[in-house]
Amino acid sequence: MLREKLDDFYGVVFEDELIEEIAKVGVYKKIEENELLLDIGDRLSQIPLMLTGAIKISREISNGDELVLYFLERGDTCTVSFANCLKSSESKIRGVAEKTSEVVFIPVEKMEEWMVKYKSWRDFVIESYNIRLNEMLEAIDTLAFMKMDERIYKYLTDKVKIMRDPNLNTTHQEIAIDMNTSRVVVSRLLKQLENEGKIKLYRNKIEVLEF
Amino acid sequence: MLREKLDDFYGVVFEDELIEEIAKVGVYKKIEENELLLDIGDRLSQIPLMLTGAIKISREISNGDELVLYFLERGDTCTVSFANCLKSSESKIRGVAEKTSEVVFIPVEKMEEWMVKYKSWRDFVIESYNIRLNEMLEAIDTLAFMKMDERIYKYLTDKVKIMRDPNLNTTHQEIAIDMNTSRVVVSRLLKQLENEGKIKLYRNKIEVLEF
DNA sequence: GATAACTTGTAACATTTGTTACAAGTTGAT
DNA sequence: ATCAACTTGTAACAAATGTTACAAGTTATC
Repeated sequence: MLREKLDDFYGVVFEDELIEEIAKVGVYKKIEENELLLDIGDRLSQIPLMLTGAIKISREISNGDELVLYFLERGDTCTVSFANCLKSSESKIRGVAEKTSEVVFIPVEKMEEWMVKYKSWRDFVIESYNIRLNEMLEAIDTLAFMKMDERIYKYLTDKVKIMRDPNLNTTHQEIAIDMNTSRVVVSRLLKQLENEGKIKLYRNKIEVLEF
Repeated sequence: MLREKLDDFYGVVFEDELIEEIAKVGVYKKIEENELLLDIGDRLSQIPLMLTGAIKISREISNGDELVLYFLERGDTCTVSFANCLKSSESKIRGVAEKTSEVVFIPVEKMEEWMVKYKSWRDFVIESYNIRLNEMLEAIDTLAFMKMDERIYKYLTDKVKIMRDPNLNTTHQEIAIDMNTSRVVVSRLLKQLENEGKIKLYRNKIEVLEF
């Protein structure tokens, strides 16, 4: 069963032989919605490969301020974990399942071994790092160049794409935490977006009309 | 001479044999202050390894808004270039020499080859990516959690460390561009920092008193 | 040495974002 | 059915940041 899922989600990128190895040493795990996969300060000894679902990656600093960075989806891996694993250093980010997700954990030793053995693994690692750097750049662009109303709208449309559902079950408070701002500001700007005809507001739910 | 510099700056991280190879295929280049090393949209076919100096890495979007992300120093490499090289995609960042710098360019093909051949190269690549991701995280923290006066002060102290000189030859306008804000705001907050006794302002020069 | 371009300081004001407070509706638990 | 906790809306105000305008000093150039 794991073998099938690996074929489905990684069959295009990895050689058969590598898929075989992953199926052999990888540990399948199902993660429930809102379950914490990786917290700040954690040390990982396994690298997660996403099969299905979505993981919300966020940053928090000592005073409690928090910010969502990006989401991991099928075919993604948590590159930040690579180096944390290899150097056994502490994670600087948090990963929480946004919806029920499936993950395969790979022991670190294999990562090194496969780097020598499989070109497709080397490519995957480099490509993953690249994707992550680009996500980070996008997060920086958003913070540096966009106003709060645009940021909120981007957050909503991004989430719609990740969740594959134009109806988001979330509260204004949750959004405020994810964007490191206050609930009042979020309510104000959401109302503005509703007046502009871009979204519709309900209790515990936001419908995104254009995305 | 290149061989000596490589020994100095990379002797600890790379095997002799690899240093030898770098010396053989690497192309040494001296970059003058303010020279453009890599612009947004450029395609690279060579990976730069820093020997000496400092490169300012920044981001610019279509409307002209700009933001400095971090600085590259000796022993650093531009990880963002890796994937750009490998996939021959367009650079999303700009690199300008903050002071006269020395760089060795490595052809892309070697990068792939050395990934298989040298453990120290694999470690270097992963470690470089990791450093860069952490720099990005720091940039995000700065943008998301710090106020403009703190950001400016951090910019100044960071630059003092990079330049190894508490006297920065810069104008308020330059700082404003680097931080994507306006000159008036920078002047205002610099004056405030001066009143707090943290810096001293001169024409075309800022002396950082604590760092 | 006259002129233009650059640099800094500052005032006045606008806009954006954050904070506090409170009202009213909804939901869930007992 | 009652109560507490949660959710949303909104007003009033505060703080941070951005904008426009102008004055005065400095520097480079011709």
